[in-house]
Amino acid sequence: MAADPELAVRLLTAALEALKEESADRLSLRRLAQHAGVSHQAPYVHFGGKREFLAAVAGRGLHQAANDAAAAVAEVGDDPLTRLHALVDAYVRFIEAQPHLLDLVYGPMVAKDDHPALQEAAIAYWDLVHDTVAACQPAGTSEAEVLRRCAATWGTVYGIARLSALRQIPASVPADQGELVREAVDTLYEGWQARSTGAS
Amino acid sequence: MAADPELAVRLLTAALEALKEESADRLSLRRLAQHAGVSHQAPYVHFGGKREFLAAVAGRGLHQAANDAAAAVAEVGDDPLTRLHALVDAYVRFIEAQPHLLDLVYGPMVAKDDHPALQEAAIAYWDLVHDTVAACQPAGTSEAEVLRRCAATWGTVYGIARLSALRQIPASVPADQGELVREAVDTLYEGWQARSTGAS
DNA sequence: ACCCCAGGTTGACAGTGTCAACAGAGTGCT
DNA sequence: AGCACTCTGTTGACACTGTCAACCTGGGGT
Repeated sequence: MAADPELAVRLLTAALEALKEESADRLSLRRLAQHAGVSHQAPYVHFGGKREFLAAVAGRGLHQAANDAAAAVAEVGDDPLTRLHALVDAYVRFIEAQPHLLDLVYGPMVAKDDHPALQEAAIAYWDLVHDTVAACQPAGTSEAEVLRRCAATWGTVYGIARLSALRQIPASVPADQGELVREAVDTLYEGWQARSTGAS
Repeated sequence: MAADPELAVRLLTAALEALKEESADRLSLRRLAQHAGVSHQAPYVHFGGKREFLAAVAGRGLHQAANDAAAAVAEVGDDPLTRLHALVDAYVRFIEAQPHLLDLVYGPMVAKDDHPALQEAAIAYWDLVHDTVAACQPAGTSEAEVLRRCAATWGTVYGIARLSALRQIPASVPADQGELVREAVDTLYEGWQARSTGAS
C-alpha cells in the first residue's frame, strides 16, 4: 500500500514484538507477512528462509540488549563490583522482558555463523562481560583464569535467570530471580578474593 | 507386525533416541509413527497430542537422568564436596549426551504440569540437589539460605553446561565445560565457607 | 526504444498436527 | 448365546507451515 521503504526492518521489529508473547518455534513467517499486509513470500525474498530470518531477528535483538547493558554499566560509576551488578541486572531485565528472544539467540534454531550481525552482537556482549568481570579480579590473576571466570560468571547468570524465567525453580525457594542472581554473583566475587589470598 | 505389547514405550524410547541427533522442535510424530510401523494417528491415541507426548518423553528422560545422578552420588562416599562434584559431573555428562533432551525438559514446548511423571522426576532431581548442596553448607546456615544456594548452584551448573554445549562460550576461553563447571562450583563452595566466618 | 533487475506476487507441493468417523478385538454383563 | 462397551488402531480430511518455481511490474540505465 504505502511506500514502505523498508519492509525488512518492519518484519524484524514485528517479529521481535511477537517474541514477547510467544516462543520462536511457533512464529510463522506467513502470519507475519499477512499481518504486515504483504504476500506470504515477501519475507522469503528478503531473508532467503526462516533460519536466516530468525538469525536476523536474533541479531537485532541481541544488539539492542548489548547496547542497553553497556549504557547501564556506563552510567553507574567506576566501582568494579557495582558495575558488575549493573551489568547483571541489565541482563536479568533483558531475560525478563524477552525470554523467548534469549531462547532464540542461544537456541538450536539458529546458527551463530548464519548472520554476521548476530555474531557481531554476541562478540560485543561478550567483550562487555569480559571487561566488567576482569575489573573485579584481584591483581595478579592470570588472563586465562580471568577468561574462565568470565565464562563461569556468565553461565551462572544465564542459568539462574533462565531457570527462573521458565519457573523451573521450586516455589519453596524464598527469593526471586534478581536476588538469586545477585547473591550468586556476590558469592563468586568473594570466592575470587578468597582464592587470591588463599593457599597455592 | 509383532505382538507389540507396549507401543507407547516403544515410541518414547524411539523419541529419546532421536533426540540424541536432532532438536525437539523438528521431531515429527508422523515420522516416528511411520518408523515404528503404525499409522500416523497411533501416537495421538496414546498421548492425546504432541505436547503431551513431549511431556512424556521429557519425564522419562529426566527420570532416567535423575536415577543416574543418584547412583553416581551414592557410589562416591560421604565427603560432601566430593558428592557435589559427583552430582555435577553426572549432570554435565547428561547434558553432553542429550543436550536436546534438556532443552525439551526446560524448554517452552512443554509445561511441567502437563504430565505428573515429569513433575515427579523434576522433584526427585531437585531433592537430590538439595540434599547434596545442603550437606556442603557450614553449620548454622539457615534453611532459607540453603534453598537459595541450591537454586543458585543449580542455575550455575545448568547455565555453564548449556552455554558450553551450544558452543556459545568463546573459543578464547582456555577450558572445557567440565573444568568450568568444576571451578565455578569450587568457587561457590569457598564463597559459602568465607561467608560463614565473615562479618554479619 | 530497449533491457534488466530488485521487490513482490500467485500457485503449487510435501510435510505437519489435529479432528472426525470408523473397524476389530477383547471383555464383561444380562 | 447376544450385546454393549472400551481399548487400540485405521483411514480420510482439514488448515497450516516452509519452500520452490514461475510470473508480473515498475522504474533506471544504456
